[in-house]
Amino acid sequence: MSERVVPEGSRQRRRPTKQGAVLSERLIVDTALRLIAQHGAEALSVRRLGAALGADPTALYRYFRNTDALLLAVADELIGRAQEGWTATGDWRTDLRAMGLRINSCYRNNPQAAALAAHRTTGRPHETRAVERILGILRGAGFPDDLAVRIYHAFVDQALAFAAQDAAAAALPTAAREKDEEVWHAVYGRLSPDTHPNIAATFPLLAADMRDSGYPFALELMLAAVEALRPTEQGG
Amino acid sequence: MSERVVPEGSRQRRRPTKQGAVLSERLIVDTALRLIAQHGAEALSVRRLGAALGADPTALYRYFRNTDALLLAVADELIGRAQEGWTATGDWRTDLRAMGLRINSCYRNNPQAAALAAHRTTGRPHETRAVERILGILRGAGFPDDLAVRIYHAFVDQALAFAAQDAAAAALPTAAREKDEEVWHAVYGRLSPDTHPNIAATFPLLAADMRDSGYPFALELMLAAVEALRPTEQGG
DNA sequence: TTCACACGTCAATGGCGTTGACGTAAGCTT
DNA sequence: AAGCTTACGTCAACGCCATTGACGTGTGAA
Repeated sequence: MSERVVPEGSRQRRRPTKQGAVLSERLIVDTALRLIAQHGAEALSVRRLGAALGADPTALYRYFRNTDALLLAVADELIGRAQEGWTATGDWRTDLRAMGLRINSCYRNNPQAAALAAHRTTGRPHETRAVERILGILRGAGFPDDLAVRIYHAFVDQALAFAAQDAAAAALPTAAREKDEEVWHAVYGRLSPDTHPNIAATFPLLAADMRDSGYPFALELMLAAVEALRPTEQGG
Repeated sequence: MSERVVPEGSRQRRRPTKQGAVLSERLIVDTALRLIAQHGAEALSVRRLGAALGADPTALYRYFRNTDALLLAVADELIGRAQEGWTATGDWRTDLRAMGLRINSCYRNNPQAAALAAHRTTGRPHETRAVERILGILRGAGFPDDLAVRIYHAFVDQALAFAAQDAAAAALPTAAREKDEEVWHAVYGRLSPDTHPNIAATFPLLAADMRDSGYPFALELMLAAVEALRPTEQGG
């Protein structure tokens, strides 16, 4: 008797599948991400992933205990990709903005992994590096530690919360997403000015604005408020 | 031939199930919320809901076209509960703050349901009323329509995103949540000042701050930034 | 050259949402 | 009060899902 899952490090026997593919943890994670990117949110299932790999679906269970373990591995990969190639400019506002937008767009590009990952603390290297960097930006900008920590918290939670929110929207089955958009016109476009004067008065603006993520503007608002809290250069 | 779903308003024949339950949209939504609260989000399935109602599972399809429609009804019920008893004070900042905190706390009190519902557009009465009210607060405060709409969008998305985030954390199984916190101390508390100087320098503050939701401070930041955008009383 | 067993495969289980057909009883009409 | 329509609860079935246990082959070590 042996454990079903063998850790990637101690894996030795690599045996090709009937269709000739040689599996590995890395290949499976990459294939999963590609599957999501190419065929949308609902395309990721054990069966389809098996098919995409050219292997029996249950071969996956030799590499991951279950689908949740697979998704965590995918999520870890995501955190790394969000920071890939990022470098500090030295301007705290530019750097914070870049960090926020990178997290947001990276998660939105990989919705259902993001939906699961955004509210977990992994404690893994990619995550700790991001925390370190953001704190560094704030402390480098002159914020005292207690304020830097509070701002860090608000900033990170906002980035992750919006990322999860946007990812969840992107991960909806096509039918549900289309219905959500249709609701805007079918319902909000037809509310009477008598009962809903504010919606009626602003509907065209509303319908246009709600198509995009609210994050960029919310991020700008936060950055502006943070700027107002910043100590002056020659303080003390 | 008839449509499978009859609108609740024009429903006339109420026929008890074999087990004696008399179904209604309201009963189904309440039962779904109770089921989720008691047994977690994953406990909500057509079959289990049918069992909890004392009816054949497929009887639900006489009331909701599919599970997505049911979920939207549940989501709207939550929005309604968040607004229960709210009245405007006339001070836009007080009113916006109250709205945000109410949504946040209501969703956190129903974490399992919130996690499912927070990112959907229902188009149902409770939702349209909330939209109308928030737009009213902003327009009443003197914001021009285009700006009011952008602020509305950022405000609502942030409230829902944080609510979902906090709800997701609250919805974690006790064991997993404890383990997450333990990992947090074990990993972040032991990072070397050489590799992670900023984390090491702020760890006690960080550990204390991260225990609570980041929303209240993020909300205050947003309100402050919005105040700065507000036209002066005697403008133009 | 042998041999243990890792790992790809297969079959099967029990869950899921959803559909179409069916019959019964509810509530209208007369 | 009788009859009719049909709403709505029920049943059976479909195709999807993740996951498990058993099996045998070929790999890599000895």
